[in-house]
Amino acid sequence: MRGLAAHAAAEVFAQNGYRNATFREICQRAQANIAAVNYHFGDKERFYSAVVEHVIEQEGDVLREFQSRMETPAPPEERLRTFVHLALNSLLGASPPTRLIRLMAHEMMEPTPALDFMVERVVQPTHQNMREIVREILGEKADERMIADCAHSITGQCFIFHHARAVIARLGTYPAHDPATIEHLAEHVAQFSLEALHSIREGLRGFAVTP
Amino acid sequence: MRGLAAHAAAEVFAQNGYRNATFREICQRAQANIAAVNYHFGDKERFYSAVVEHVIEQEGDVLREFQSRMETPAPPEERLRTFVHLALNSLLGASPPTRLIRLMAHEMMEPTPALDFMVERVVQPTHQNMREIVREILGEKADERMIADCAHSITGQCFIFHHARAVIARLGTYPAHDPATIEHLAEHVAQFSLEALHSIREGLRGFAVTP
Amino acid sequence: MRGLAAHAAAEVFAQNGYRNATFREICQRAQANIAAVNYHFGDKERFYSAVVEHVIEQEGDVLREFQSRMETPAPPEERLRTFVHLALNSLLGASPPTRLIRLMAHEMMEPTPALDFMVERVVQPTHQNMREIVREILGEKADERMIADCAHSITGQCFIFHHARAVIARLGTYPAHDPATIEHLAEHVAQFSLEALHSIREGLRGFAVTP
Amino acid sequence: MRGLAAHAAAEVFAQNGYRNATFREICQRAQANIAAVNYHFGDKERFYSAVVEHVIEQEGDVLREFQSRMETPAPPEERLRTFVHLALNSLLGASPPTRLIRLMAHEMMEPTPALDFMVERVVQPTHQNMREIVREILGEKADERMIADCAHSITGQCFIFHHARAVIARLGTYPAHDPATIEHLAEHVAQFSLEALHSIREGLRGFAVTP
DNA sequence: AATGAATGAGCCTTCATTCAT
DNA sequence: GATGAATGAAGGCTCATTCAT
Repeated sequence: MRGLAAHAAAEVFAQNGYRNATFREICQRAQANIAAVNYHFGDKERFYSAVVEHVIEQEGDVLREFQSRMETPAPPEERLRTFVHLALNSLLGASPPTRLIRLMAHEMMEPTPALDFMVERVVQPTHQNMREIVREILGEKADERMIADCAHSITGQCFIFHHARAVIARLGTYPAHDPATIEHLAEHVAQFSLEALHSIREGLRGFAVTP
Repeated sequence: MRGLAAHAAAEVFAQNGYRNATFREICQRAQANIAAVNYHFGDKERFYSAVVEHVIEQEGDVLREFQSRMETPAPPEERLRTFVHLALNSLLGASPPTRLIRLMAHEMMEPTPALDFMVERVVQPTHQNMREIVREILGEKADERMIADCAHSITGQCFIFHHARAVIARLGTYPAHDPATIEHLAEHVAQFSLEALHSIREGLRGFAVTP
Repeated sequence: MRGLAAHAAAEVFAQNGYRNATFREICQRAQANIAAVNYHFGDKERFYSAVVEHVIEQEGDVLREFQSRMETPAPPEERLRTFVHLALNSLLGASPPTRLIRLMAHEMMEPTPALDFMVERVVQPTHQNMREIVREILGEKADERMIADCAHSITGQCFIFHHARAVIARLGTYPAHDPATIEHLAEHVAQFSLEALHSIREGLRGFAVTP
Repeated sequence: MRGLAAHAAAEVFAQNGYRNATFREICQRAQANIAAVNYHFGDKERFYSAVVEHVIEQEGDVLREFQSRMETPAPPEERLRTFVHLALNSLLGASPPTRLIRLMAHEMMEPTPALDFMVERVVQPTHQNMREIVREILGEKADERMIADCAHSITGQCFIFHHARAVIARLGTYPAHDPATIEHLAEHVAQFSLEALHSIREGLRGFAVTP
């Protein structure tokens, strides 16, 4: 059962979240026995946790590639641009988005114990990347809290275009999430954030310089 | 039945969203007969729509106050600060957040026909406020798309602190959503956004001035 | 309420029979209050009886015309032809058939106390007509039981083409119940029955004549 | 569950038809859990279809015996007598009638997809038997439409004594459906039909012979 | 006199879980 | 070790009837 069922379960949990995913649908897709889930995993919650870990491992390649792109030596501004482009393409470019993204979206609405694991393995490393970028741009005058604030502002801008897509679509601002629009959005978020960061850095300098 | 049930239903729908809210729980809270819901509203979907409208009307005071604060004559920078402070206090200040906010959060994950109504009545006016602020700050050189982009960036920053609160809490950046932290976050978002807008405005001017 | 509701109720009972007709549908059509039915008639059964009587009175004109056609002086063979033509046109010619016919069809499957009334007022007179026709054709040698048997055979042939229409249609014998087909069927039933009756009469004579 | 439930379901569906049969009653009789029905059969419609097929198979013996009686070499007049006797005994002899008969009666009032199957498996073969009998009696001058008409007239007479039994009982013609009465009715239907067929055959001959 | 509101009982269906084999 | 069968609880919904006004 393991291989096929994990694949099917990942898709069903990604689509419906923990609460609304059903054994029936998972086992139908996996052509597996319904009782097998309880037999192998004990109950729904432990099964879900196992699936989440499976997804993280499976989509690890994407994350590792993201990490390596972040670690290549380049000016922080360029790395920020890369980050935003990769993030928005990953969030808006594919339909449906990766299972990991959809699982996390459900966890944000209705957290389960699996969220701890997802934050530790997926969000933390990404967040640290962004903090490092922000740290380099703002310079040594910036304290860690300010760095975190800015990091949240930047990744938040990316994520909100995914999460609020139903509302934004109804506002009619963007025609659709075609590649050109995604590129435009990424360019905007990168520019908006860099202008802010640079301006803040100047403020910090000025504040320090002023006697 | 009407009064009590509407109250109970609003709470249950806000907690669980349309799909996972049950007549059982609503009627238990309202001490009403389950069949009464179908009697009064026809079916679950119409009942939900009625509850959403009820919530919007009921929480209309907050929205109207928000509008009036936005329409008082003041420099756009000050109105942006007010906007961000009000938004973050509304999103993070109460636990649980207002029913309208929670209903909208569920609609973003799993839209229903009611979302159109919510966008039209709640999101659109607010979004127009933010566009007007951005428009005044950026000046006449900015086109409407850039204005919309920036408006989304700003309101997005506010909303993401609410929506991703479970994740951000696990990142350990902020101790809790006590009033001081909310104030700090609002100050950050306002500053970050204003720095970006001012810097962009300068860029627009420079671009125009430079021969 | 009386007028409109009786009309609506007749239609709904004719469509669905006593058991499956609902107050909801009746009152919806009649734009009447659901509680009015119980208020005016006590319960569903008494309401149904009242509606059946109403339908019989209302469709009395058709029955009376039928009766008068039967009582006009004419050879019994011609009256039998008329009977069969009228019956089959009434049973198959209109879509849907008259309410009285549909009510009776339901009563045959699931009799209620109202059936007594329907038999007494509708079936008995018609049956007596057919008996009189048969009696005249067979002559005085025929006893009453034989007359009744033959009468049932003839009216039975008419009725079965209505009642078993779903099955007969699936047998593919007749294309549809267009006027030509109905005419053909009536001609067949009349001829089949008259051949039988005449042949039986000859048998009776021969039987009597033979010493 | 299968065996007991099929038995119970057949009885309940036979009594009430598809629409009015309830899982509650079936499972009460079968001492089974209500959810078991959906587990084994998916939904009510598929369950019903399965029960119909089950009944047809179970009562297949009767049908096969009927077929073999029809296929034994004998003059068509004798086979018609046998047909009518078997049919009326099957339709009127048992109380309640066989489940297949009652299921078909309900299908005639409110057809479901199962009717196709019932016609194909039960009605068609029987109808072909009667057509063959009629064909042999009428001789080669008779066209297929006339044969079908007569076959319907004969089987229709049999069936109507079952279907209209509630009405006929109220007409008071026959005391009850005791064996003697059934025998009398069968004799009448057979004689009535044979007289008609023979007379029609003579007419066909005369028509041809007459210059 | 008449009706909007409410109700208990019942409908088919789906759920995660358990159990006997 | 693995699974078809079964189950209690709950899901939204409809029914004829009752009740307070």
